[in-house]
Amino acid sequence: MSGTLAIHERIRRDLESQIISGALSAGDRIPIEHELMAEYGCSRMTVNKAVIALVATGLIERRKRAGSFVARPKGHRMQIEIPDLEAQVTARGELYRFQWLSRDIWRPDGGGSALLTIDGLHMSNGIAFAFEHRLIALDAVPHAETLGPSSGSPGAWLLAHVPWTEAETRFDALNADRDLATHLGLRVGDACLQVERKTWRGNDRITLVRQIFAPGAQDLVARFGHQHA
Amino acid sequence: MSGTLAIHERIRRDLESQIISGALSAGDRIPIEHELMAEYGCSRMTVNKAVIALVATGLIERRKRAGSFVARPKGHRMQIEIPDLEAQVTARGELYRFQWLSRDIWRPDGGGSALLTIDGLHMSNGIAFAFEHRLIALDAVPHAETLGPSSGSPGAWLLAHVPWTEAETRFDALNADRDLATHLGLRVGDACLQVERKTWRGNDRITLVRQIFAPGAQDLVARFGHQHA
DNA sequence: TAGTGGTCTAGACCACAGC
DNA sequence: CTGTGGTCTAGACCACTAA
Repeated sequence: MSGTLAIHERIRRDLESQIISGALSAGDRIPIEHELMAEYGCSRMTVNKAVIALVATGLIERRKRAGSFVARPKGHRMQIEIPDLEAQVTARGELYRFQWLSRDIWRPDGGGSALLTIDGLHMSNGIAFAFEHRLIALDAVPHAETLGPSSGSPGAWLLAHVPWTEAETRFDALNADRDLATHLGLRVGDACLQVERKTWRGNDRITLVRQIFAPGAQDLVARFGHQHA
Repeated sequence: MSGTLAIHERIRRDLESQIISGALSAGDRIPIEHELMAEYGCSRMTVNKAVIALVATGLIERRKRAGSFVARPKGHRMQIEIPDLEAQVTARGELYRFQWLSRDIWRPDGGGSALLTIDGLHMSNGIAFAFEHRLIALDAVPHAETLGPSSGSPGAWLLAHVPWTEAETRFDALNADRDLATHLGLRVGDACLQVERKTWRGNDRITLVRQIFAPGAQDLVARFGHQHA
């Protein structure tokens, strides 16, 4: 089979091509599974695997008793890979350092969960390219209390030590205030890109982090390809 | 089976729980398919379906002859849904309008592909909330030449009429210049969020669009959940 | 080389939503 | 109701690679 395509993969691509080329357009019905079985001379599970994959990418919707239909695109759904900054810098062959600016533990009076708050700078070859403000829930991650200026980047530590189940990332823009401008070598008022991410483990909040980048400094790219190659 | 969970779904969740809880941590080996068959008393395809799903979400990596292992997370991979602005406004029950500012056709001297360039404003209930600058490749989408102030939002038109195969979205921040500030009701220098998207169909470029939002005006959120419920 | 995943078959029963 | 998808079985052969 080397070089050959799995049957389910061939079916998937054929359908995908027909959708992309416009031979099948939004709302059209695609052949039912038994028809595809006959067309490709394979079993139903094989056909099913192909169609399910297209459902997962959002290209097809299935309704019982009615059939499978080409989905009507509502927007652009794409995957974004948000790399750990330390790993990213190191991968470029540059020297990464996380410079700690402040570290505090905040215990609410009500006896709620203690929070570790961290401010710091991500540096590449000695130049700060991002400011980071982070909160870590110590009841969910008690071991984080040992984190300090000798630990390196708290993001990398968390990624390696604490599994998360859900994350939410939000993008926004803000004007640099004096502190931020000083840290990043900008002028006051310069537009910066802020990436805020919250992370949960089940229902427990793990961490909230705001990373602020100078404009153009960070390549935040989301891609969607219908897996061509 | 109503209310009951499919077996493959149960296996998937069980494994996921073990990974999340830390019972299985990064690099650990998970049971081979035959062991899971025995554990759950089901066939191999059923087990396989569960494991494949976890591979798709990036939680598990499989290596032939070696086994399946809990993946070592390298960053945050998440899905972002970038909605069509017209659909989004309409869904909120507000009145959408695209105000055309300019429309030009640019033909390069060398005889390359002609470009339709559009500037406009996305308005909700009469208030502009985003500026849009767009290029459309007319050789790939000749029918777009008919687009004009009576056509509504070019984005919605393209989404409905032109299938795309690949897209790339980039986030950045910029300071509002005088024009932008006037259009969006901001002060000059205010930080704005820019979303730039390029779209292809095969190797042909379809469109490039820059949408610029006032800070906080747009909820650009990417989520990753291990599909809990 | 032996063990693991990758793929496939030729059936089957069931739930459920449209007709 | 009937047709469609959702799920499952109990096998099988093959490719690849780690031991």
